Amino acid sequence: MRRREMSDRQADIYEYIVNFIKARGISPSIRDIQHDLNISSTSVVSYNLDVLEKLGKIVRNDKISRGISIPGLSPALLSQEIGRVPLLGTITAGSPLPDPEEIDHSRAEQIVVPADVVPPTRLDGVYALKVRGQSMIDALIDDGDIVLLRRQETAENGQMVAAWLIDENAVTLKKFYREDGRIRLQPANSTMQPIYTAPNNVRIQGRVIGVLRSLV
Amino acid sequence: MRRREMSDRQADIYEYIVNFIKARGISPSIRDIQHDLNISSTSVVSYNLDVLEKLGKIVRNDKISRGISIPGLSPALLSQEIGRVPLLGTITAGSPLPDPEEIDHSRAEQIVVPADVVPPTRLDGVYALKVRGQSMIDALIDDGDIVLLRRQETAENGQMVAAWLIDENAVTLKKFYREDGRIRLQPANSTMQPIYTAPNNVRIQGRVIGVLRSLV
DNA sequence: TACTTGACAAAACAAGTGTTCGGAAGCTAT
DNA sequence: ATAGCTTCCGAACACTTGTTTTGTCAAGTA
Repeated sequence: MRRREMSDRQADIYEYIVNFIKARGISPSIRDIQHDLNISSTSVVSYNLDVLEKLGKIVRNDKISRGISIPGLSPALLSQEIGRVPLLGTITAGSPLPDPEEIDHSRAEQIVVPADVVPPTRLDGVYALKVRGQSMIDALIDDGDIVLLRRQETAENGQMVAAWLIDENAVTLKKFYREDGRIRLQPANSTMQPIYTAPNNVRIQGRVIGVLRSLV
Repeated sequence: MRRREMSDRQADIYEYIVNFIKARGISPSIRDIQHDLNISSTSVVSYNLDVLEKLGKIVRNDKISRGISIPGLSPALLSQEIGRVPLLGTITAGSPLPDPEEIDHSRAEQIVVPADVVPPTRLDGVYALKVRGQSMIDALIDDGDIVLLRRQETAENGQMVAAWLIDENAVTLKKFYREDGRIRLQPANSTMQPIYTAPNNVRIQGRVIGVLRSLV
């Protein structure tokens, strides 16, 4: 069986379920799906729901009516006001970021992210880290802040990135600029001085796309 | 018929429904309610659900299975993971904060606040402002950030407050310290210098309890 | 070619689930 | 007490809904 990807029909069904729950607050029945998507038989729906369940996109509650639910995503997520990302660990100046691939996402604590910070539609591949220490203070990020990162290894000029400086053995959050023959890492705080370094001394580990700070 | 108030049994049923939806993401069936609440007949459940609907506490979707839903209360609010506060305007260095009393809260845009930033239980009297300009940069707050404030006119030492400096006609966000005969306003960024001023030149306008930053 | 597999179709089946109805018990006001 | 109302009971009923079975068909594969 093909894994990882949904067929067009499965994607339609998945989208229909999400919209149905969003609009009505309850799950659709198999016959709802069949009728509204013009599918010829309930067995086809059932078949594709099984595939979706194996893909982990939905959960079918055996035997009970309207028992489809979306795992990981609570009803709150469907409101389009928030999303969730895994909190994968801590970021400090002196160590590289953890590899998101190597962490059990399903066991990680989940952080709620308001749509005002990152729209739920753009939350794919995003994870959160708790900041320890004040080494990121020139990026306007304080001890205890939660930063939201999207994994990427390249960056556009001006983007705020998590950069691993190999020689210095340090992670830093700076705005990234590629200048002829060198990299400029510019603090977000304009009163601070930029770092200049060689391109092969820099590994981009992710892009900063949001910050949550609690002072309570 | 008695209106306005639920009987004990109706309150039990209502609570059961809310918890069921919260826990499972789908509505309970009448027989779920009957069984778990030890009610003798489904007709009793149905009867009391009708009463609850007339009281406006629930909505029954005619005929369809597991068709009970809770109006008004969005699924997101049931999750206790988020709260909402009104976005009352903009904060700049050069003008005092708007008076929350004078703003029509009900018409204000609502900002979703994750429980990780401010627990919903502590959200009373809190409002949000959008930051314009970089004058708050020594408080680690950038242009475009959303700050969460709780209205208060006094502060404990060390709290981050929005302070109105009367002579300078400026609002600033600093850590507040009362020292003998004067006020010290300390930037959050330790490389910056504090401001010293007379107590009667300072009006505390609120306490900063959270920051949301979107870099998307 | 023969075999397997994914995807679909049609229909029948079985279980889940809301509704209804006659009757009884308790309560309140006249 | 009588009437009227709310609440409850038990059971039967009918509709809703998930599941299963039996085939078909096309695409890949040894």
